[in-house]
Amino acid sequence: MEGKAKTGISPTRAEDFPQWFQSVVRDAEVAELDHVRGAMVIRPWGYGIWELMQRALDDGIKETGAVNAYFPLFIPLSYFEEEAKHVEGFAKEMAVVTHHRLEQGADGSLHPAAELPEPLIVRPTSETIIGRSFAKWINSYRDLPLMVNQWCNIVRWELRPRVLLRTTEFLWQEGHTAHATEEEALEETRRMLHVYRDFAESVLAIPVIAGEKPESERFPGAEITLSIEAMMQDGKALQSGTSHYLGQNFSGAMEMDFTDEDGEQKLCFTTSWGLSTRMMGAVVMTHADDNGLRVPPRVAPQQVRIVPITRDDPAPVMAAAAQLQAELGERAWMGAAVRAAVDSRDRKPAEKRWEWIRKGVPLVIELGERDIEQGVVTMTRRDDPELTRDAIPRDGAAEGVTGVLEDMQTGYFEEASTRLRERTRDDITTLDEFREFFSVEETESGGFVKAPWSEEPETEKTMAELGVTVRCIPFGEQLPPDARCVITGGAARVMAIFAKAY
RNA sequence: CGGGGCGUGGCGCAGCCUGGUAGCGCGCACCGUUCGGGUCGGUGAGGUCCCCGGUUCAAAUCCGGGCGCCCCGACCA
Repeated sequence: MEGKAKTGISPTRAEDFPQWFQSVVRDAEVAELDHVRGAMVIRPWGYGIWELMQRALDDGIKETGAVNAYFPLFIPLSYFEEEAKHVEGFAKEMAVVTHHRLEQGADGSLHPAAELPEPLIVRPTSETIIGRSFAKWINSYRDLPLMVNQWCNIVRWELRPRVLLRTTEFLWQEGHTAHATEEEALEETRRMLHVYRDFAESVLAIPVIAGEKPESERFPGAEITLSIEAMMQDGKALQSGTSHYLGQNFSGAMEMDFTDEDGEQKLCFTTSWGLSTRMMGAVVMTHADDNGLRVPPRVAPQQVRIVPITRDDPAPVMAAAAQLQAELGERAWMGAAVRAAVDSRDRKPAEKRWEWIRKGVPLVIELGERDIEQGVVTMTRRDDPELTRDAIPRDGAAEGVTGVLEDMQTGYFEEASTRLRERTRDDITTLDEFREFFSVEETESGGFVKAPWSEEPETEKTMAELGVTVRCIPFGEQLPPDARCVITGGAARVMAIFAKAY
């Protein structure tokens, strides 16, 4: 009645960021942890976002020449044992299948009955099993490069699950490539990171910092790990996609060799790269606000939701709504028809309107008798913090929508870019300043520190105390010749991005 | 694997200390009222009070055992 502004999400970001995140994910009906510890149900709205992400990223992957395939969920334990560092990195979070049959006990309860001759692990990543296939398929330099991607689920038995960010089972794509030369494999590693960066920035409107991981953060078994790092609204980093140069570590273990032009037997150089449903967590923590999710238009399952306001005779309003939907469906944006639908459910209009705002639909259009009489539609843009209702002329409304979607997509990116820029400090030069910056309360605005780093092992201790890690050594940074390490004060070797991370 | 906490209608919780046989909010259904900023009122449906055993005339409540879950730490796309 009094039209008081209230937030859709409680607590707010400022009050309790982690709780806010969980509330958004739940209230926007994106996903929920349920049934099995750490396991995630991705609800239709969330899965719709994921499908659009998949479609866009899949196109980007295929443009590089990779093709899709599928490999088994179960990996023989013996395959996994081959690469020592890989084992070391993943052993603790492995799910293992040891039996294959259930028998009913006297009390009616079921028990595993037949033990497998060799345990199977549930894939935590597929280098080993795909490598074995590659070894069979590759004989000659003419078979290279071999570039395969698979979309699948992954299991890592996480001890501290967090919806979307760290779940026991998650969905991803993993690409695996084999090359004749080191140079080619390195180039592929970099190329894929750029595919991820373009995807994050242009499709998800999430600006990222691309760079190389320090040794301590490398993928188990990799020579080089590259990543894109995004900054969440609380200033923490979220690793959002990784591309690994594996050298000959896996080709050696899996016997991926080939006969080269010169007749010599040589080992392949391989890469792998992946991006997961964790990226949906990045979308939430980058774009959502205190009224709920805000989905970038390119991945919004519904870009326009039409809420009819009906009274005595709903027919004319419903007809007008259907007409508007049809007009919107004829417009194209980013190579696809505008996704618009009338919400004709038996609910109160206000309830529907707030539901779509909470879910982050870019545009909610209300349409009632009054609008029809006045020749307008009432539009709410999700990127407007006030959620103002604007009456816009009915004529040209559909044409105008594509421009608004474009505007919102770039607006979300700009907003996040500004945050990344303003909260990446490059003026911190001493350990005292460094400590102070990272000692602020969790709810205070943290951020990244870009500073020279010596790469000395002793710096790890200081970082651990502060809960900070080197997120990456960003590409294209010049290190001044006399640069001093921000932690040791000694000679610096690289420019690094320091941050707290998810 | 260490340290805390909790298991009561779909969800969130109170009741337990001081035993007497179950209640609140949300949600859900129906009626009316509202309906264009997220109404209001009424009615109603829905529960093995985690499981097993014990004490007692009587146990959600006390005692013993078991199971499950959550939070904090080490690991992590």
